[in-house]
Amino acid sequence: MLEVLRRSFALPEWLTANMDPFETLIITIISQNTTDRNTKRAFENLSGKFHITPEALANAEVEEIERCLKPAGLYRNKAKVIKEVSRIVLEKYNGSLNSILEKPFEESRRMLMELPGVGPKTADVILLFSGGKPTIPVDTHVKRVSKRLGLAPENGGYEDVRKALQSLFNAGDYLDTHILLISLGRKYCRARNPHCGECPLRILCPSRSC
DNA sequence: GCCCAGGTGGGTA
DNA sequence: TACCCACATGGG
Repeated sequence: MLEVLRRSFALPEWLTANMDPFETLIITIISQNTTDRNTKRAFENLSGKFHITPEALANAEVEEIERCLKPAGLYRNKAKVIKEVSRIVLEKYNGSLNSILEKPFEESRRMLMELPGVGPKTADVILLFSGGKPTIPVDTHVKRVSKRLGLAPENGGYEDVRKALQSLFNAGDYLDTHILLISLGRKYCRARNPHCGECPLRILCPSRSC
């Protein structure tokens, strides 16, 4: 199945497993419930105004961060969370997430999820993209596509879907799996989508009516 | 005008 | 534990 998806979608060139953890954290918070385009706009505003470091963002005026984040929506929440999480990383973790990422997987994940604005999805993105840890972040696309394809239980929650997917793919493919399922979901498997019939996995899809 | 987008956290039962 | 809802702008 991954081979079909690899042939159908290009993986982004920036895709590696060693992105800067703090930058990944900030981008992922901005991206919550937001399109890529608006995430990019907001992040460019923010990185144009501040260094993306715990020091700079912890000391920034929250109103300044809010102005940068407006294009992404939910900007008051996100600005408050970014300032607060920056302060915690600075004061509690000496300005770096590396000490968290060096811990064993479960402990590392738990510590990340104790940070404000960091739930399972955001924690898994940081673990996968910046920690090189074996996990598959489950966003709305991944969840929907996995259920449509029968890869995960229909009534499963976040952890059910994540564990089902991880049992089906090799750990070395988790990064590609995450990205390719999102690509698939975005393009073909969503409400009121006219392109469903062109889906490269339509043979596998039980509903065939995305 | 309406619906949804790469979620999280707080509240309620 | 399991849902429900606020948060908010931009694009189809």
